[in-house]
Amino acid sequence: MTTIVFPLPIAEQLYLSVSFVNNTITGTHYLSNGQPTPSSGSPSTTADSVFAKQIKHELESYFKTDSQFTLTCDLQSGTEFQRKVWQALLEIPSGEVKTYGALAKELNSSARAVGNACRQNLFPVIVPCHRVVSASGIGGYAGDTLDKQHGRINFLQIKQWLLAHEKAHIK
DNA sequence: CGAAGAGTAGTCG
DNA sequence: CGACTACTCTTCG
Repeated sequence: MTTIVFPLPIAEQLYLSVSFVNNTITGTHYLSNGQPTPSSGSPSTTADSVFAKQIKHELESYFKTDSQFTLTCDLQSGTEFQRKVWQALLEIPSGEVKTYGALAKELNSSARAVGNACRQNLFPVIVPCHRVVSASGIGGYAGDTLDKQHGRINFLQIKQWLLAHEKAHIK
């Protein structure tokens, strides 16, 4: 497995690490000041393979012009339900948002369960869990809610930034 | 508008 | 089972 680290234009000292094996992304994590987020583990290395360059290029394009990703993610981990939710997330186009409730209806589930699955998303940014919002506001991100923030990274600010970047409008 | 309560489904121990 | 959630709807001030 190889990992690259991409600086994010969202905030100072904020990075996205992208891990991959062969031509498949196996996970992405936010890093603050080079330190792994609570849930991640392995130290990062750099690579210059063709796929690594493609990843960097797609990230650059996304953060510059809001382009779509063609990268493929390894969605095999996780439960059946989680994979269904993540697959549904991939079908939300940039600039649009769905509520947890609306997504739940499509999957014959409940809003709370959808929120759970989004929280378990292993591919923030690439799998656009930020395009799912609450019926009454922005909802949570990476475990953070309006009420409580967990780590040093302000995840809600990231969600807000991504949605603004995609020109999505929420309540 | 806000707060409180009930209802909900998926996951973990 | 019971106790968690990135939820939502109704009801009551």
